[in-house]
Parts: sequence; C-alpha cells; structure tokens
Amino acid sequence: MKIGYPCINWTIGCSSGSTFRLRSYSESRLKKTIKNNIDCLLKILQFNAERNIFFFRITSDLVPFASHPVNNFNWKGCFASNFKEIGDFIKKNGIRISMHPDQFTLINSVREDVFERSVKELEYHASILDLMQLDTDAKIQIHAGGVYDNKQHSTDRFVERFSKLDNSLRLRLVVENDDRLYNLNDCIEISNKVGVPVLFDVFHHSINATAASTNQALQLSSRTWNKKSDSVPMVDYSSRNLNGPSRQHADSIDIEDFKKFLLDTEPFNFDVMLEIKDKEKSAAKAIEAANQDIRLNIA
DNA sequence: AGGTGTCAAGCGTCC
DNA sequence: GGACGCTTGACACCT
Repeated sequence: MKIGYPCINWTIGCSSGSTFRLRSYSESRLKKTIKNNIDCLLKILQFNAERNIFFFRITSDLVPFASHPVNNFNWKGCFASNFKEIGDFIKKNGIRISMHPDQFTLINSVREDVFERSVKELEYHASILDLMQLDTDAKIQIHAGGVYDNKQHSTDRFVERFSKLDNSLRLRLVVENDDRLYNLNDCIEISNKVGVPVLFDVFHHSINATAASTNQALQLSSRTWNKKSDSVPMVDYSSRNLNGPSRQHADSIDIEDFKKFLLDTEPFNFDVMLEIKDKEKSAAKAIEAANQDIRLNIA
C-alpha cells in the first residue's frame, strides 16, 4: 500500500501549479511558469521519497492553459528532457502517480463543444504522463459527468464516447464515484460496459451511498482493476470537516477513523490518496499509523 | 506592502 | 433566467 496526497506541498515553499490570468498570457510568461512548476514538482517528489510517501497526484495546472487555444507554444518539445528526468525519478523510486482533471472535463456532455474541449484536456493530462514515459498504472481519474435529465441516456453517452477515445487515453482513464450524481453502482455499470477501472472515493460514498459497505465497495471496485498494467487499485480517502459544510474536506486526518478504514478494508491491497487540507502532514501521520498496524499484524 | 475581487472551462440547485 | 456552490489558492489590481 502506497499512501499519498494531491498536488500541493505546504512545507517546501514552492508551487508546482502556479498560473496566471489569461489577460497576462505571453509565451515567455508561460515558459517561465512551466519551468518553475516542473522544478518544484521534482522537489516535491524528492521530499516525498525521503519520507516514504510514494503516491502523488500531479496538479492539472502544471502547464497553464495547456489545452486552451491561446497556447500554441511547443512546450512538449521545449521541456521533453525535464519531463523525462522527472519520470526517471518517479520510476526509480517506485512512485505511483495520478492526475485529476477538474469539473469542466465532461466526456458525456450533451454539448459537442464541451466534449471536444474535454478530449483536448484529457490528451493534455495523458501527454504529461507520456512525456515522463510512465506506464499505464499512472492514472487519470474523471467523474462520469452530468445527468442532463436522463441518467440512463447520459450513462450510455459516456460509454459511447469513451469507446471512441484513443486507446492510449483509455488505458490511463479511471472513473470515480462522485458525491451527488454517479454513485459506486453507476460507475460499476459503466465499468462493466467499457472495462474502465473504478476508483473508489470513500468520502463521496459516504454522501452518495449505495448499499455497499466499505469492505464490499473495495471488493466491487478492486475487481475492475483487472489488467496487470493497471496495477493495484487507487482509492481516495478523506474525512469530512465536522466544523464546516457537509461536503468540505477535513483540515487534518482523523487517525482513528483512518485506522478503522484500514481494518474495514482488509484484505484488499490498494494505494490511498488522502484528500486532506494539510497534505504531507496527514500523509506522514497515515503512513506511521499504517506501519504500526502492519507491525501489530506481524506480532 | 497589504487587502481583496476575481479567475478558461460546466453542471445542478435554488430562488 | 440568473446567482451560487463545488473546493480553494493565488493572481493581479487597487490603495
């Protein structure tokens, strides 16, 4: 089991997702920002490796305006060797990588233009992982999308659109249960039709639940990671912020809840992404708890 | 230097 | 039909 956190490291003091306003777009600004972002990304990965944090989500802002028409700069060519260097570090250290395009990426949209932009955005995400020469166990997680007043039609549209995507893209995509529209069963249904692995999100499942217990959910989702090249399943874990609105993530990990989660999910093996605000701090705590847990099992 | 309104993108909900 | 939340940081403009 690898444990990690998404996108931001609060300790190091650099950001791998710096961006700027469209109004201030220029090629030199873009170039400078990308360089800073990927330099920072390598620093974060080194920081993580030194602390046994072997799972990381790369921010979608690594290359600002990557799929925007304003950007016709050849950033892939310009930074190919930098990406390769990071990829080498990732592989050497056995780091698992995910990416998560934001809510504008909708392959089941009723609008053709939204679909087309979404494909471009997905291709951007895949090109990052390709430039790093990572295997297809590095995943891009998306949600099923909108309902558009007819869930069955919208599910079918997802299936149809997904099937037409390039194979190189399909091999990287996984679908995650969301907090309102497509629950675990909906994702499993999609998976049964197109073979896409299902990334189980524990927190979303608690808000948008099916009858499945945590253990059953792991069983159901794990089965969908059935290609050797997918590697072990990814799972998103977070606890809710008890002081804030119901959908907000917690500030720091509730370690007792996390231990309970580890017990609940035995004997399944998977990699856990901690969607918690204090990022690397909670990851370190979770890794410590998991190691203690293993020692207890051995003893 | 510090404060703050706003940011490429969509959908669903609420009024 | 329009504003707002999502989830949240930080850019960029203002003073």
